[in-house]
Amino acid sequence: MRYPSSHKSETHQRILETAAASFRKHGVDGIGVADLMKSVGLTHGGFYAHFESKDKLFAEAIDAAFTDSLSSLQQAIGKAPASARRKALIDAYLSARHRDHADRGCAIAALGTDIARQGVDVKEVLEKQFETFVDLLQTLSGSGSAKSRKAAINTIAAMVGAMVLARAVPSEEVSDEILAAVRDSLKDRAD
Amino acid sequence: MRYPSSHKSETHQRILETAAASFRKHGVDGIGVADLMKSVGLTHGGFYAHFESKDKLFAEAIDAAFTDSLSSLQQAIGKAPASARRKALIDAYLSARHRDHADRGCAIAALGTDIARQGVDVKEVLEKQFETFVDLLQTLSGSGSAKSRKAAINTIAAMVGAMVLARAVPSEEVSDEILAAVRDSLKDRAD
DNA sequence: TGTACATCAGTGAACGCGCGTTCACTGATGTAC
DNA sequence: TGTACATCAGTGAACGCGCGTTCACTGATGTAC
Repeated sequence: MRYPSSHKSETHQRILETAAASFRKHGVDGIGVADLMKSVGLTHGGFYAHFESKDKLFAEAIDAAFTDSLSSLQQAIGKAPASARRKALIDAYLSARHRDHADRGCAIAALGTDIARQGVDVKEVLEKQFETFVDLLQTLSGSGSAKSRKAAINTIAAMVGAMVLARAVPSEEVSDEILAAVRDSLKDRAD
Repeated sequence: MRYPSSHKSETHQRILETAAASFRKHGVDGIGVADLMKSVGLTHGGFYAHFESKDKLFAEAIDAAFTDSLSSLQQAIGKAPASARRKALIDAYLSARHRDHADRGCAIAALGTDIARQGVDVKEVLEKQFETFVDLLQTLSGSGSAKSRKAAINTIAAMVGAMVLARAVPSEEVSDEILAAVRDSLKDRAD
C-alpha cells in the first residue's frame, strides 16, 4: 500500500508520542516494541522503517516527553499574572494530577533513575532539556543572574525528588504530605 | 554437601547483600538471577532454596539497601559534634562519592522511579525506610514537632532530586553544579 | 487516456538469545543404631 | 566405635516465554510511456 508522502512522518510522530507516554508509564524495559506498535495500530515489523533501534527510539522519546511536559507547564502558568507564575508552576508540578499521570508528566520524575543507567546519547538529551527547564524557571524569577540559576536548580531538584518520593510511597496520605510540604516550602522562598 | 547449620543463613545474607548492590547499580531489570548467583559464587538453581522469586528478593534487597545506606550516613555524621551533624549528613549525601557509587548509596536515589512502578510490597518497604530517614533528620534538628517533620521531608526531597539529576546528566561540570547548589541551599536553611 | 511498472509503508513468520523458574540429581556431613 | 542412612544446600540441564531484530513478501498508488 503506497501512502501519501506525508504519511510516513505522521506515523513516525505517532510512534514517538505513544512511546513517550508508554516509557514514562512503564519504564524502558516495561514496554516492548511489539506492544508499542500494537498501541499505534501497527505490527512490530514496521518499527524498523521508522527507528534504527529501540535505544534510538528511547532517546528521541525522552526528548519528546520533555518537550511535551514543559509545554504543559507553560500552558498551566500562562493564565497566571507574571508575578504568580513561579507559584503556578510549582502547584502544577507538585499536583496529585501530575503524580497520577506519569505518562504525560515530567520525564526525569518518571524515568530519572533509569536514565542514569543509560548511555551518553540519552543523557545528553536530558541535560539539554534540563537546561531548558532551568531557563524557564529563571525567566519566571525575572533575572538571569548566577544566583537565580542556583535557585532554579534548587527548585527543580526539590520538585523532582518530591515527585519521585510521592510516587514511590504506597500510602496516599504520606504521598500527599510530601507534595504539600515541598509545595509550601518552595513557595515560601522568594527565588 | 551438607553444611553447618549456620551456612544457609550466611548464604542467604550474601545473596541479599550482592543483590542490594547489583540492583542499585543496574536496576531491577538490569541484573538477572543467573548473573547474581554467579557474583555470589553459586549457580542459578540454588537461588530458589533461598528466595521464593526474584520479586521477593527485590523487596528484601530494597530493605537491606536502605538499612545499609542509612547506617553509612549515621557513620559519616557520628564523628561530627551534635550541632554540625545535619550539615555533615547533607555533605555526605550530596557528595561526588555518593553519586559515583550508587551500589552502596541511597536506594531511592538509585531505584526511585523503578520502585514507583513496583507492587505494594516493595513500596511498603520503601515507606517504612523513608520514615526512618525522616526520623533521623528530625533527631538531628533536635525536635520532633510537625514543623521539623516538614523540614525533614523537604531536605530529603531536595537531596533525592539532586542525586537523581546529578546522575542523569552526562557532564561532570553540571552534575557537580547541581550537587553544590543543593548542598549550599540546604545548609543555609536552619531546619 | 490507458497500461505497465516501480515504489515502499506495513505485514507476519522466523531468528537467536536471555530471562525466571523447575527439577532430578549429587555428595559431604550429621544422626540413629 | 563403626556402619547405614537421612538430610538438604547446591548443581546444571531443561522448560516455556517474550524480547529485539531481520527479512521475504504484499499491494495500493504514483509515475513513465
